[in-house]
Amino acid sequence: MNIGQAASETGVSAKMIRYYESITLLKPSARSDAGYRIYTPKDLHALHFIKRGRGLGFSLEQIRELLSLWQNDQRASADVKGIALAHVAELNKRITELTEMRDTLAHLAQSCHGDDKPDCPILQSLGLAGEEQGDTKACCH
Amino acid sequence: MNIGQAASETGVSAKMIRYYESITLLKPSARSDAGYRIYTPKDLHALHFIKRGRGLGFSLEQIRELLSLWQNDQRASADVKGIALAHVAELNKRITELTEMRDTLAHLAQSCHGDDKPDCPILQSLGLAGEEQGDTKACCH
DNA sequence: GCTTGACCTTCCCATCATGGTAGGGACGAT
DNA sequence: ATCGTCCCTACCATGATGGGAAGGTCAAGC
Repeated sequence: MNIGQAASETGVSAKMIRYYESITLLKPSARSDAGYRIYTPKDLHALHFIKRGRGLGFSLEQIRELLSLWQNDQRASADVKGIALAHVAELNKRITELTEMRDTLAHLAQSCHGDDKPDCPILQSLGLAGEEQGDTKACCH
Repeated sequence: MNIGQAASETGVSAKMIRYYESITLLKPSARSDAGYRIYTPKDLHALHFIKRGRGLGFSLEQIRELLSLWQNDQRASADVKGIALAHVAELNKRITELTEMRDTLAHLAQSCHGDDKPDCPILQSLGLAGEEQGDTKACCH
């Protein structure tokens, strides 16, 4: 199977398949006489794995580790779980940060008239000269 | 005031101050005879503005718009509110995505023994050959 | 056989915000 | 005069992805 078909079957773009190969996340595929990459069902399996890993927000480096555990019969599931839980913690951190941003901003937007007059608590808050607000994580009430 | 002091007073690195100038997010500052950038309190004010905007997760392009509204006495607060609400929606989208990832992954991790044996539902789920799981957004139960 | 279109190849560039580094000049204190 | 600290510009790197150019390949139809 050529790269285009592998791409459409796995949802990983041909561009990315080549890229994954270039960073040795994937072993170089077989090649036809003309130099075309040829993919086997086993190759597709690895692509699916990467695709799902990305869907869970793992970085390619984390996926590299996970792939190597996946292909290792002697792995300890504790290693996999460790990576997964570390990533859960990272996701929680990002969720917390984004939620704080959203809450602060939603609060500001709520108190903004949104009319054709210039008065705007959002700009006012962004433009505060002093330190009283600390960073934007601290909401005002 | 030199760039280093402006940086430490605003929490924006000197590197970033120069970068913001280079992309015309900031007007070029005054210069000393030797070519050193010189910052006034008004310049610091704009840097604080940018810093707070970044803290709320706005992109530099959004900050560019917000800055121009900030500096425009004839602005309509509706324009500001529009940008803010669009960004709240974007934040919500990202929060939702990350939360789905986290929930799926936490669920998988919970069902993994995390011992020295190779059996691991996390890898199993990542390695599924077929389509039954759809994308990773759909949790298994 | 020849053309055409769809596919493949490699190589380079762009994104976004930020950090790093290198090579050189400026300034202030000793 | 020298030393340490600051500043300047200019380039490179990140991470994951998309875009495009320039050229080779393949299969179908004429």
